[in-house]
Amino acid sequence: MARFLLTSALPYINGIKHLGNLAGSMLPADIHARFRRMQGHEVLYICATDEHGTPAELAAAEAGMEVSAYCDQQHGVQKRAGEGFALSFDWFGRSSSARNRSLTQHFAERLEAAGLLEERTSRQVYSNADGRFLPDRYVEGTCPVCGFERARGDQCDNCGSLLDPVDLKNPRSKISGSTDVEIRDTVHLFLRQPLMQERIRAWVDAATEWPALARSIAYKWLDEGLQDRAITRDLAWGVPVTKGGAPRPGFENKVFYVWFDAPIEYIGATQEWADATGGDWARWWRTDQGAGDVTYVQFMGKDNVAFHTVSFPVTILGSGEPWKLVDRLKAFNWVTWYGGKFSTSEKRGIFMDQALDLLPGEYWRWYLMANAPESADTAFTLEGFQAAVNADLANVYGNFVNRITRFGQGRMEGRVPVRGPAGDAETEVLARMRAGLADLTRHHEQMEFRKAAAETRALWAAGNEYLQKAAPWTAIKTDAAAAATGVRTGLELAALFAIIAAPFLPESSARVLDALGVAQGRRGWPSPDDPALLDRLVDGAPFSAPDVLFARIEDSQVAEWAQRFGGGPD
RNA sequence: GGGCCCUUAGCUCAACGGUCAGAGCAGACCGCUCAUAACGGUUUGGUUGCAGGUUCGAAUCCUGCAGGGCCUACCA
Repeated sequence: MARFLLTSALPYINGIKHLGNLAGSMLPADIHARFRRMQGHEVLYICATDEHGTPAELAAAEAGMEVSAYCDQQHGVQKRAGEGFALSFDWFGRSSSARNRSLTQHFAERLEAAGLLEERTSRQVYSNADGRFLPDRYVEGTCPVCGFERARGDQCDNCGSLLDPVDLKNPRSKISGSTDVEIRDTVHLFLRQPLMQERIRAWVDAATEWPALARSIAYKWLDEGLQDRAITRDLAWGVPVTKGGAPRPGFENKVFYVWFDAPIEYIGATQEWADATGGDWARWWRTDQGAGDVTYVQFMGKDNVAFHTVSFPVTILGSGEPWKLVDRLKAFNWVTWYGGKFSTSEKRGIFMDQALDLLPGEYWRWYLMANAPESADTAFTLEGFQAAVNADLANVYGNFVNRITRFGQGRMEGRVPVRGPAGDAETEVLARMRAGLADLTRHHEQMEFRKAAAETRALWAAGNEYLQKAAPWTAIKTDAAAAATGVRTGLELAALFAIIAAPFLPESSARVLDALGVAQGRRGWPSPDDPALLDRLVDGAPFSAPDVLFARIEDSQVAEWAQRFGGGPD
C-alpha cells in the first residue's frame, strides 16, 4: 500500500467552469483518485477555489456584492457542480481561508529571510474613475507601434507587439472606459527568481517522468532566463502583506499576488482538511514528518504548467524548508467547442451547471475522459458525445448488464446459477479479461486516460462476444447446465465490468454491484491473475436487474442543444 | 516580433525510422432474438495538408510553403 497526494489546478472563483476546465484537471484527478483508492492505496485528493485577484473584485462589484460574500456564494456553486460530477475531493477548500493566509505570509517571510525578496518601485496605470491600479490587460489604448486603437496594455492584438501599458497612447480603463487615468509609482515585493535558476533547472532535469509538454514549457522559461517577479498587488482583496508578523510598512493597502498564494493553497486546503477531520496534514506535506513516501501528482491544463514547474517550486525550494515537491505532473491540452474556444459571452459551449441540467454527470465524465486532450487539443462535439454515450454506455455496457440480468431473472428465478464445467467460450473470455485487465491497470497507473477508457470499452465489448458464443437462450432449450454456466459467467462479467468502470462511472457501478449482490469487500480493483476474477457472486444468492443504466441520446435532443449552446462550427 | 505544437478514413483519434498506415463511430452486407430495435460477424473507405530532400526504407527525420492553435511572466 502506497500513499498518493493528488491535486487539481484550482478553479478560479469567477463563475462556473466549462467542460474544458473540468476535463483538464478535476476529472482526470478524480478518475485517478478513485482508481488508486480501489487498489487499496491511501489517497488524499485536494482541490479548492482560487479566490483572489482583480477579476474576483470586479465580478463581485458587477453582482453588487461584497467580495467575500461573492466568493462565499460562488464557492458553494462550484462545490455543488463538483458534487454533480461526483468529484471525490477529500477536501475542496478556499484560497481565502485563514490557513492559506498564514501559510502565504509564512512563505514570504521565509523567502525574505533567504534574501530572495526585494522591494522595488515600478510605474503602473492608475484609474481615478475606478479608484484602483489597473493590471496590464485592463488598460486599453492606441498601440504605439501600429496605431491600432484597441490595443491591450500587455499586447496589441493587431500587430502582436508586446507592450508596456505606460507606453499606450490615449490609455483608458477597460473596466469603466474612463480616460481619467495616470501613471503612478508603486512599491512591490519582487521574488528574485534568477537566484534560484540553477536549482530549478536541476530539479526539472531530474523530473524525467514528466510528460513532454510539461518539460518543454519548463525549459522554455528556464532557457529564456527566470526574471524577478512581483508577488504583491495594489488590491484590497487578498492575503495582507506582513513583515515579522505585523503589517508591512508601506504595504498596508497591498496584498500578495493571486498566483503567489494560489498554489500555496494546495497545502492550505490540506490544513483545512486536517482541521475539519482531525487528519495529519504534515504527514502529506513535510518530508521531515512522514511525507517522504508520498507520491505527489498534480493535474492541470497547459496554461498552468509554468507556474507549477517554475514559479511554485521557487517558492517551495526558496523557503529552505522540507516541503513535498511534485513527483508526477499530468498536463492537458484544451478541450475545444467544435474546434473553437468555449466562450461565455458568445454563448458557445456548455458549462458545468448546464451540463448537469441536461444529463447526469457520468455521461459527461465518460465522453470527456474517453476523449481526454492528452496529446493535443480535442474537439467536443454534441454529435461525438451522442455517439459515445449511445454506443459505449447505452449499447455496449448498459445493454450488456440489462440483457444478462433480465434473462437471468426470467429464466433462473433471479438466483445466481451454479456454474457447470467451463467450455471454450468460458476459457477464452477469462483469458481475454486477464489480458485486458493487465493493460487497463497499466494505463490507469500511467494516467493514460484515453487508453484506459478504450480498454474498458473493449472489455465490455468482449462480454457481448461471449454471450453471442455461449447463447444461453439457445442452450436452455436442450442443456440446462450449459445455460446455467452461460448466465453465471455473464453475471460475473457484469460485476467485473462495473468494477473496472467505477473510476469513470462510480454511481452506475454501485447500482450494478448492488443489484448483483456483490459484497463491499469484493469491489476493489482486481489483479489480472486473481483466481476468483470471475467468481465473486454466491451460488443461489438472489440478484435483480437494475433499471436501465444509460438512456440513449436522441437526435432531437442533439438538435435542441445545438440550438441552445451554439453547436456546429461557425 | 520570438518560441512551441498541430494538419492521417466522412467524424474523433492511434501509429513516435521497418511486416498490406490502425481503432471507435458513421456507411454496406450477413447472422442472432436474451436485451435499451440493443448484440455478433464480415466489409467499403486514406497519393498521411502541399512541394522538395536525407535514407536500403519516411506519416515518422530535414528544408520551404499553406492553414489552424498555444505560450511570451500584471487575466488567472
